[in-house]
Amino acid sequence: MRLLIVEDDPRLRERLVGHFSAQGWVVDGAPDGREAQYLAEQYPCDIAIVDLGLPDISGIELIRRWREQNMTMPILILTARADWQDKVTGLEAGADDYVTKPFYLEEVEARLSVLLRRVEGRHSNKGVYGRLAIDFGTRQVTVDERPVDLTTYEFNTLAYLAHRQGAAVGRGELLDHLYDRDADRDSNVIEVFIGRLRKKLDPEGDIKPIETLRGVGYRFVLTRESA
Amino acid sequence: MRLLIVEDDPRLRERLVGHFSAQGWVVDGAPDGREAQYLAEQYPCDIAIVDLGLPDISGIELIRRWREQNMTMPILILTARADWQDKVTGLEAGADDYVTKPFYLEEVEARLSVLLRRVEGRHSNKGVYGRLAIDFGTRQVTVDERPVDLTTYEFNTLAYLAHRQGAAVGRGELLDHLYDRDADRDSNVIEVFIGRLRKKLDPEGDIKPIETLRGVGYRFVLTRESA
DNA sequence: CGGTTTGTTCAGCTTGGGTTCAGGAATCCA
DNA sequence: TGGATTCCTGAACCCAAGCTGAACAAACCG
Repeated sequence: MRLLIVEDDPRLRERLVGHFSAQGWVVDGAPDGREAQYLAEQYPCDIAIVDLGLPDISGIELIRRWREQNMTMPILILTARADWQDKVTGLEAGADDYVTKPFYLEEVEARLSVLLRRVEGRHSNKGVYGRLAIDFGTRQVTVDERPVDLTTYEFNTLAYLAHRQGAAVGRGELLDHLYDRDADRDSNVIEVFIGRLRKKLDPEGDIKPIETLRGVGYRFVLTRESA
Repeated sequence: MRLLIVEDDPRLRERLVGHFSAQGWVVDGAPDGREAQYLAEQYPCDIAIVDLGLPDISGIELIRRWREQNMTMPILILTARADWQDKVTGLEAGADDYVTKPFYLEEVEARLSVLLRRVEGRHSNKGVYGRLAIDFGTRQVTVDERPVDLTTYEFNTLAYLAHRQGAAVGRGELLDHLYDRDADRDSNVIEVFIGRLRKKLDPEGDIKPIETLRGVGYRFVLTRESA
C-alpha cells in the first residue's frame, strides 16, 4: 500500500514517514504542495495525509485539484486545533476525515484503516473471502481457520490484490504500490511472490485465489463475504 | 511498563515518580495539562495517574481529550477530599478509578495493579501461562513451579511481552515501554535480553515462550489460563 | 574500598527472506 | 505446426536482521 504524506514541518513529517514505513507501507513524503502534486501524479497512492497549513498551495486547494483530476484515494487532513474550522472547508473540498494536531499516532493509524476498509466495503479490519481470511490490522492470514505465515512482501502483495479484489492488476501497478520509487521495472519478483503465495495459500490447488490474466496481470478472484 | 503522572504539586509529583521508578516502572512526570498531552502523544503509556486540580487545562478536560483520541490506557484520578464530588465527573469523562488525597502510596499502587490486570483479563496479580507463571506483584517467575530469578530488566521485558500476549511487539515499542525517553534507538539491548530470557526460561528449548517475527518484533505466544 | 551483580556494547556468526537467473511449461498467433 | 511470447518455478545468491559469547562499564553492597 502506498501512502502520500504532505506536511511541511520536517520533524513531524519524519515522525509520520518513519512510523508508517515501519508498519510496512510504501511512503512518500512531500514538504509542499508542488512536490505533493508531482508525487500524486507520478506514483498513484492508495491514501493520502494532508496538512492544511502548507507554505505554497493551501492544502484545501491541493485537495480540490486532486478531486478535479478524478483522483479518488481517501484523504485524511491534519489541522491545528486552533484552525479547527478549516476541517469543514477541507471536507467540502473532498477530504474524507480529519485529525487535529497535536495528535496521537495510533489515532491517525486507526483513521487510515477505517478509510481504507471503507473503500473496500469492509466493516472491520478483517476480510473473509470464502475459506481465506485476511486481517489487515494484525497482518495475519488464515485458510480454513488455520494460520498461514507469510513474509512481509508476501503479505503486502496479497493485501494489495485483495484490496483491489475483482480488478485486473498489472505487474506495473503492483510494483508501484509495493516498492519504492527506484524499483527495477523489469524484474520478475512479482511472479515469484505470486508463485509463493499460491503455494502457501493453496497447496492442494483447490482454492485458486489468484488468477493470471495473460498479458495483463493478476486478479484476486475470491469475493468478500458481506457477513 | 510506562506510567504517566500528571500532578502540579512538585513535592507530591516527585514522591510519586520516585516511588514508582524504584519499583521498576518507566515514569514520566508532567506538571500541567499541556506537558501531559505532549507526553501522552509522544510516549504512549500503559497507565496514567491524573490529579484533577491542574493549573491550565483541567484534569477532566485532559481525560476527555485522551478518550476522544481513542487512547485506551487505564486512568487513575487523584482528588482532594474536599472536592470528592469531582470524582464522578472524572469517571464520566473516562477515568477508571480514583484515590482521594491524602493517600498512602500503597493504596495507589494497589489500585494501579488492579487496573492493569483488568486490561489483561487477570483476576489476580499472578498470571499462569502453561508451565510458566508470572507474579506481577512480587515480580517472581516460575517454570514448572520452580523459581527462575530474573534481573529487573529481564523481568520488565518479559512482563511487557506477557502484558501484550499474542500481539506482535516491535523493538521500538519495547524500548518505549522499558526505557526512558533518551534511549538509544539502535542498540541491540532488546535482542540481548530476549536471548537471556529464552535461555533462563527455557533452557531445554521445549517451551519457546517468545517467538520472533523477523522484521517486525517479538510475540509472547503462551496463552494465559483463564482458570 | 574491593567484589559482585546487572546493564550495555561490540564483533563475529547464523539465518531467513528478497532478489536474480535460467530453464521449462503454457499460451497465443501466423 | 512451429515459433514467439509470457509466465512459472526451483535453485542460487546475497544482504541485513537477529543471535550470541564475551568484554566493558556502571551500580550496588558489604
